[in-house]
Order: sequence, then structure tokens, then C-alpha cells
Amino acid sequence: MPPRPTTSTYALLGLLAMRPWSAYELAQQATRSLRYAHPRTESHLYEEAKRLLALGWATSHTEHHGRRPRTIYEITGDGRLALHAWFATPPRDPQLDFEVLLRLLFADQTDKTTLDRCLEEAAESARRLFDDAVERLLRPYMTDDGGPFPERRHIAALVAAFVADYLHLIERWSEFARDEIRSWPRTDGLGMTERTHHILDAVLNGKSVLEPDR
Amino acid sequence: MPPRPTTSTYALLGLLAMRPWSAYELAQQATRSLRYAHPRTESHLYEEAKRLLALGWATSHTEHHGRRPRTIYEITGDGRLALHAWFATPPRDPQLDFEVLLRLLFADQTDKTTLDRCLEEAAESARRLFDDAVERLLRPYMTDDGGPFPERRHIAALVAAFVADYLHLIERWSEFARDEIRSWPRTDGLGMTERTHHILDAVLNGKSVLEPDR
DNA sequence: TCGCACATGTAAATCGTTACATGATTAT
DNA sequence: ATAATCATGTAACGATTTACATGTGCGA
Repeated sequence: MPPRPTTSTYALLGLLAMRPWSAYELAQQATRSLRYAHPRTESHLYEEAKRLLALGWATSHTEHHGRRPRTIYEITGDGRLALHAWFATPPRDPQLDFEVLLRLLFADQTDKTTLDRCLEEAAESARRLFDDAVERLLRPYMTDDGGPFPERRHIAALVAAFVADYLHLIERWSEFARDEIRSWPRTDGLGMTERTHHILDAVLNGKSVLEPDR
Repeated sequence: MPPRPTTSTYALLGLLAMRPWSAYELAQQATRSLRYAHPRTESHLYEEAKRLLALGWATSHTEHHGRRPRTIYEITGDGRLALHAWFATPPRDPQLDFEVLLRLLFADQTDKTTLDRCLEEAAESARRLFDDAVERLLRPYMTDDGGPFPERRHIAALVAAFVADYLHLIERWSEFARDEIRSWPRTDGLGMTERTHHILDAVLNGKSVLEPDR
């Protein structure tokens, strides 16, 4: 009885469809480039790679570097079929885990200064992640030779477009929320203020309330 | 030795800071309103509630409804201290799990029709989640009496502003990517096209490439 | 040649989900 | 009276992370 594939399984399978990789390279590549769509720890991917073998979706052989063995994975025909089939299955809903947003939900349990620091850190996170994404996701493709997979640049661009807007949204919203909170007299019990009304109105009308006139 | 708190622990603790809830209500409330910042299954939260007891951050007592026992949780003084302390810890980076984006990274492994369907489903997901969010997160606060926690509306508005923009982004990007892909002659090997260049340029200059003139 | 960073994993613990179970309430 | 749905969980499983372990090349 083969194990059941997870989304991580298909993530690795997708990488293997491009070319063979060593286990280390797979883990590396996954954390670097898949990170923005499917973040997982590196060490997990070593397990996941073995699952590909058990499923018959990849084969492996060992090379040696000095005395140390290194495992090279390669996709099989079945693997390619499985990957194709995956594209036709209904995709999972996007899921966001955003601790600062969670904290903000309990904003009335702390003070303005603390909230401000939280949001500042969120904005900083977003900036850092954006810079990272540019360096890791984009810069390699912008060299003269087009980087490691020049024929895939049309794909990288679409993905980058999302990641960039997503991270900018976090940054802009964080700054927006900081501004709002600065204008609060305190964190609890304010209820329906003028600004609150304005924000809710925008949301219900499908309009963005961020960066109106700053 | 008490168990270590997780983010879910603090999520429940935050709810308990507002008022006591039964286990069922906690699970309900968590999936309804915390879902957009920290999505977890309901059944997990029953376990998590017990952890609050073990930590001494909540107490529980049982009431009876007919012959059926129901557990009511209430926050303790230690619980409030722990919640305050949590706000001061460094927050985790936001994490996004977006399967359709992952699939798109391997766009050259499938055909245009399949990609189009994936993206259509992503856009639909986003619309559905937005409608849900309005009904569950916002509508309760828009009644005459201001809903269950009228004094917290200023907080709900800030959170809703993010959720709305986030879901709109997914929808708009999905439609954008569909348009782009429709203009591709095939899915693989295109490399640096005119459009690709334009998109990458926008990203590197910190500008959004979505909805320019559609 | 000493220490540090890179390369390559494994084992144990924990977090979280899926599937199930059962009593109570309400609508028909 | 029956079925459907709400209310309240538990147990087993599976996915993921944390912490560790060890070899290898490189710079000081």
C-alpha cells in the first residue's frame, strides 16, 4: 500500500519534472522558490522525497562526494502522469496564517504602543520577504543568460507578480493600521467611530481603503 | 510540567478575554472569526481548550443541558497576564499556503485549458471567501444594536479591511493571470516575452501590474 | 590545524486533521 | 414519531517541525 501523496509531494514532483536534483538541492530549491506558495521546513522534504520513491514517481541513485553519499532523484513516467492528474483535481482554498492580524483581533487587550510595534514588525517582515523574493525568485532570471531556466521566465513573472502585490499589501495595510491606531484615544470600547464607518463602508462596497491620500 | 502554548492557545485565550464561552462556542467562534488569520479545524480546538486548563490560564465548570454536560471556560488572572506577555513577543512571519500559485509555478507541465480552470477556481474561491467574510465578520456588526460586541467595531473594521483587500488581490490576480495565459501560444518555453519583460519591470519598480486598463 | 559553514540527513515530539460517536432539539 | 441538525466531544492517524548528528571542504 503506497502512502498517500500530499501537496508537498506534488511540489517536489514539479521540481523533478524540470530536471533531476540531489536531495539537498531539492530541499534547497523548495525552501527558496516554493516558499511563497507552500512554506515547509527543509528537513521535512527529505521525508517527502522518499515518499516519491515509495509511490514509484521517482527513482534515486547514490553518488559520492568524498566519503559522503548523496542521493540523486529523477522523475519516472508514472511521476509525470501523476503530476498531470494533479492539475485536474480541485485545488485547495488559499490559506493565510498571519499572527499579527490575529493579535489585532484582540487589540483591546493591550495598549497602543504594543500594537504599533506589532504592526511595525509586520511591515518590516513584508519588506524583508519582498527583498528576499526579488533576490531569490527574480534576480536569477534577470542576468544576461536568463539564469538557470531561461525558458521559464514567463512563468516566474506571473508568480512574482502575485508575491509582490501580496507582500506590498501586508506592508501597506500595516502602515494604514498604524495610522488608524495612532488616532485612537485608547484601544478598547471605541465602537463605531467616524473612521470605522468609513472603513466598513469601503469594504462593503468592494473598494480598498488603503492609501487614499497619504 | 505544563504544555507549551501554541498560537492556537493564544487565539482561544484572546476569545476568553472577552467573555466566558462553552467549548462548542469557542470552537464555533474560532472557526468563524479567527479563520482568516489563523485557520484551524474545529475539533482541534477542543484539545487546545484543555491546554488552557493545564497551563492554569483558564478554569472550567460543567453545566447541564438536559442530560448532556457542557463545559464552560473562563479566563484566569494568569491567563490575562499570559495574553499581555504574548503581545510583546516577536510575531511570526505571515505564511501563505496557496496551492493554485504552486501549480502555476509548474505551468509548463500542463496545458492552457487546465491552467485556466485552476485560476478560475482560485478566483471563485476568493469571491466565496469574501462573501463569507462579509456575512460572518461584518454583517453581525452592522445591525442596529451593533451586534454581539458593539464596542469592538473599530477593531473589526481594521481586520476586515485587510481580509477584503487580500481576497480581492487573489481574485484580481487570478483574472490577470488567466488573461496573460490566454495570450500564450503554449505553456512551455516562451521565456522572456514582451509581456514578461513588462511584468518583471513593474515588480522590480514596486508597482502593481494588476488591473491597468481592463 | 582549528574552527566554521556547507551538505546530508535521522528520530522524536508535536501539531493538526479525518473520521467517528452520541445526546439533545427542532421541524415536519 | 422521524429525520435532520445542533451540540459536544474522542481516538487514531498523518503531516510537519525541532533538535540533533555527522562528514567535508575552506579560510585564517
